[in-house]
Amino acid sequence: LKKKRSIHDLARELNLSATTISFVLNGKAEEKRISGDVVKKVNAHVKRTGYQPNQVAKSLRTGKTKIIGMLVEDIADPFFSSIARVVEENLYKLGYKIFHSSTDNKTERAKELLRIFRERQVDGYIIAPSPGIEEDIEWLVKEGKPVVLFDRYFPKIKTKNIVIDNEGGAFKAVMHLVANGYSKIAFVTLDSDQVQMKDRLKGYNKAIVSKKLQKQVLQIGYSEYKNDPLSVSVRVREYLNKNNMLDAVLFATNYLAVSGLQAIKELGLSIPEDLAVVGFDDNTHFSLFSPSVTAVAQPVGDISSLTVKELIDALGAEEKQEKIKPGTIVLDTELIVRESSVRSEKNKISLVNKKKSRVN
Amino acid sequence: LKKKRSIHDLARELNLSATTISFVLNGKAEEKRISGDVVKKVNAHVKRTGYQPNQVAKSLRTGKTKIIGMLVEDIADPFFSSIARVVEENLYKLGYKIFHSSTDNKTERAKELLRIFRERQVDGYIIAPSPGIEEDIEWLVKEGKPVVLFDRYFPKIKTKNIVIDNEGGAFKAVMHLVANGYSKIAFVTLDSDQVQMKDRLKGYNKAIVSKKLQKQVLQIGYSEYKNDPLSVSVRVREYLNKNNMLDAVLFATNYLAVSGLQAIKELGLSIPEDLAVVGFDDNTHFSLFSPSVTAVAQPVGDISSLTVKELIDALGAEEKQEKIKPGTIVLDTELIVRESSVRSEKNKISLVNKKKSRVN
DNA sequence: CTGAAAGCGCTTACAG
DNA sequence: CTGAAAGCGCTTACAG
Repeated sequence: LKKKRSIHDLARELNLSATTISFVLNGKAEEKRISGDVVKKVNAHVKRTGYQPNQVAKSLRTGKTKIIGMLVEDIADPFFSSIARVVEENLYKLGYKIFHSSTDNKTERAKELLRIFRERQVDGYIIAPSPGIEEDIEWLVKEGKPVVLFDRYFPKIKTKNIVIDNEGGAFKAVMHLVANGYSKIAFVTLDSDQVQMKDRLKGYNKAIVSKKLQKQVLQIGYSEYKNDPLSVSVRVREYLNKNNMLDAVLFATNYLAVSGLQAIKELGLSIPEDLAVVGFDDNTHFSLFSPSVTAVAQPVGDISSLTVKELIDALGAEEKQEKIKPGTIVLDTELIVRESSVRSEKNKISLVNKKKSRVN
Repeated sequence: LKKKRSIHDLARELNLSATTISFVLNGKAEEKRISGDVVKKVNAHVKRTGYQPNQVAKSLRTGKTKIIGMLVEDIADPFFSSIARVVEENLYKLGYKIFHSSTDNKTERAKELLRIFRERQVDGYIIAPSPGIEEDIEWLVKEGKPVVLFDRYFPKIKTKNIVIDNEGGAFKAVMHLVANGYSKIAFVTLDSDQVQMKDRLKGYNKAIVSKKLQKQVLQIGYSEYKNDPLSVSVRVREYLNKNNMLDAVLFATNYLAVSGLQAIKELGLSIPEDLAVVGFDDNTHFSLFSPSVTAVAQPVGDISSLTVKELIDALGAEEKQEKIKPGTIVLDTELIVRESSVRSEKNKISLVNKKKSRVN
């Protein structure tokens, strides 16, 4: 275990001072009028000997770690992992590294992680906030730390937020179902106070009311949902059985849609003849399911790149001692119409046959 | 932007020395015989005032960062993201944070990331190695750094490795197809020198030879695969068209299977009647496809937990100045048989009906 | 054009 | 039982 070389070792080897070497390494040679010869000598020697500066020491001195703390609900969820991937790529190009951690939407876990990020002196935060961490985030903002929230946000605190038009997305989905002849439309969602979930419900309600239809909402507890995906599918199955007049279902999340499809498969219902299905949040595989599944797609690429852009802006503002301008960017969703929500004439006929047998 | 409080601020506030506070904070009160009163006073004050030690300073002093560098091929790939999730959870409990970065399997990218991890003084490494970084990893090992490789490894260097029995998995899959009456079995794989891919091919070959069948292998370039998933599906379509005697396909990766299913769907072939399909690497959604897809499942949970365990062992050994024992753990795969690879009489009939109206 | 020295916030060997 | 001081490896204000 040989010790790593420090800038002083280099200095000794080159008969220069650590100061000079530091200037060269940090691109301040011009500004500090270091001679061209010295610059060349230093660079060549660094390259040849493979000197690697200790970033921890640098961070302690400068107060900047070039680390961003990223909090998501679940890094194994394709929505979050694909955002994390793009965010990571983009920030990497700017010399940043990322800590990302999964909160499981748990308040205590999220608080703990924010504390750890803070102790580790991260330069900024990208957060899909769990419920109950409003105060903690407010602290960060008050300290002047760059914070960007995405997917959900707290309307009362002055962060930068990147979200989608959840209400409009759900509204669009219901209107699409109505336009395709469905009228008994259920909404399967989570029992959650989070703004993105409340907005999806709002959009569903608005569309149902505007079309003078009947509201049919199944709310599933979040913990149930996370701890036991199987039970979700059981819940949906029971619900569909009990409410067998339904002809369409809008699922409020990706996972719910997947569990719901499982339930529908088990019930032996045909999609879209017996039941139309639309998912909120697209999925790489929805186009491969048979039938392929209609979905309200989130603009994952835009969410990622805007999140990074806003964070970088905020880091720049902090650098220049300017105030970070809070604000919420709302992105549009796109309804991707596939087979699961469009009845063809041929299909309509088969529906009649099916409805009866389904009573047993 | 008020300055954060340091241990010396605490010392002043409590009329104690930084030394004493440090001992208390690091649980050395007993060992250093700090009086109970002082311990209580310090803890209470820390709690009340919310002091958070600067971990960067601590790292500089101790040489330990409590950060693990994790290199995967693509964090957005469900295989890697689910492993990352579990690894992160487990290490988190032990006070570690993780940098994870995606290499896209690119040599230069991986080398660069290892350099950055090194500069940041990470305590250990978890790596699904890209081709061409054998030397760089050997360096880390020689320096005595804990390194665990997973998914693939370099047989020549003395790391700890957690891999699966790729050869056995592919072998099992082919034998299963043969047992179900298929005999013209193709293997669609990547044109890759990586050990896990070579072993899958080996397993396929071994089974084909043992059954005296004909080898049929389509190799797709890795860059093509990554840069243009659509082109993969086109390639598979052309291949299946040209080799229309085939009655089964084994796909060597998750992504290949998904693209392949796309191709088969476009060709209008019925699975498993016209063509049986087996994927290597299971996928959350394979069970939901119609027909559901048979897969060689990797024990993701075991891979994750053993990777962590081996890393922790290595960190412990390093701590105690012991030698880190290299070695390769090979885990079994599990063949999950679903509809896509089993012809049944019933399936044959329902196929005909399904085309028309799916009446029971 | 270059260098000596202070200091970022910790931990720890040493002294008492 | 407690504290003063050195040092981890950098950067930078200051001096020349």
